[in-house]
Amino acid sequence: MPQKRKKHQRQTPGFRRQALIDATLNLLAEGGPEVAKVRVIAKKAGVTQGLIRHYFSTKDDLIAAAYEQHMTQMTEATSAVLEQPFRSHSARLAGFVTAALTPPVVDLRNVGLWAGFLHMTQTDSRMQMVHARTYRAFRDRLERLIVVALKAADLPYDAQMSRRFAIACNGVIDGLWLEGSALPDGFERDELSEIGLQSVGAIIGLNLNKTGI
Amino acid sequence: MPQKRKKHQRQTPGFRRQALIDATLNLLAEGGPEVAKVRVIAKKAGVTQGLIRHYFSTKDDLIAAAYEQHMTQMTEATSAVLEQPFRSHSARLAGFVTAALTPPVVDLRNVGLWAGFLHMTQTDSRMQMVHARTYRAFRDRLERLIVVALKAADLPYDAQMSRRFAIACNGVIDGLWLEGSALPDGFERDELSEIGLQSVGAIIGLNLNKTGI
DNA sequence: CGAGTTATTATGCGAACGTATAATATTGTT
DNA sequence: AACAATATTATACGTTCGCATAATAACTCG
Repeated sequence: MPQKRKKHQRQTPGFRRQALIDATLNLLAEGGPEVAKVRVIAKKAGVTQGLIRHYFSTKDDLIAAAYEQHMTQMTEATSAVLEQPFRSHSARLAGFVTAALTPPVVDLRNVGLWAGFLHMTQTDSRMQMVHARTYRAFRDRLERLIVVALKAADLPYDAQMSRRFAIACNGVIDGLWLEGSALPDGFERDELSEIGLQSVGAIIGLNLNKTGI
Repeated sequence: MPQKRKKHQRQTPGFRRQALIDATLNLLAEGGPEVAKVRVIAKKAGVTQGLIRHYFSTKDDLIAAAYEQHMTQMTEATSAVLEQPFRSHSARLAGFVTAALTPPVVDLRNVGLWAGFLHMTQTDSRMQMVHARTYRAFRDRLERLIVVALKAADLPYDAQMSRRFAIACNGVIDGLWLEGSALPDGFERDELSEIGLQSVGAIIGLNLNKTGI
């Protein structure tokens, strides 16, 4: 008895790889590692499970590729705002903080991914490196922005101060990001970024709220 | 051929239940849901897997019981400090913040558990209720402490202000808790709680740092 | 239009999963 | 010391897991 085979179109390797990565990220975000099984991923990507092995030598490979892409995208989403010109260094810092506390960075999906990846980053050495690199990049960028803003405002600072400021502000941003993403209806429009600006400003001793662009 | 059976001691139901819950929490904290399989849990608890079904009608039941206990314990660990007398209402608030940013609340294990439970709290309705209840209890308690401290300092406040203060302070605390737990070597002793006190104080307009007890 | 390349599907395999059930060891009671 | 109660182990069942392999469809290029 001849077997019926599903009709399909050939796609470029890049297309299929991306579809598989997207499916993986969506499943991880919504249901965590328990839900991201190879058969489910393949189905969500619109292919059969065998194709995963054709593009990734193992499931862990697919997961790692998905993590790498996600972190890169998150970093870019926050940093893109710095490309534009600002009226002042304070406004530049404010723009960065606002970007980190506004969609698409603030998103329930991202919290789900963060939680889903956490244990892997503590176990898998590959992911550990990606994690450390991304975290430090964000905090260092924040510290540089703070230092420049303090300097422009003729406020005194030293290495220890700026480090602690960066840690504290990073904590505020992370915490608000967490709350804003997990409780999307718990805040009014722009309330989250306003609280963030006020808090970061209070910590480093600068008024960031109405600095405009 | 007669089967050899392992020798064992009978234990009280409470003892076994607790051992199974502890094993579940430890595994979830270290490896996430992927690692917390029934056979692994049973082995870590020092029993065979069949016993799980004797004390919990299903694996999800065991997970839910473990979550309930963990959240209760976290809440108690933070609130216990409020039992003692304080010199002022500001000191009372400061004590609460400090407790939330000090071990045993600040602990890598707790972050692991938080991440491991996240997707379940978004899916399972039982866990959703426990989660919402615990989160609101913490934030409401924080808001009451803030209001009392502001009142005692003759500072003006209204409902919207105190709500936003509580959200912002909760965000700071969550974020610092996250960083301090995930990067235990990233901070000097008491650095985390000092940053927390300074930030919370800056947000609500009160100096909390050297209020003593 | 025919041959070669490879993207894709279909199918199978051993291990591990959660759960169910029967057998047995341990303890308290009389 | 025998018995009842139940805590605990041992084993089995059906399903799903990640991974492997072979068959086949779809496209490229002469």
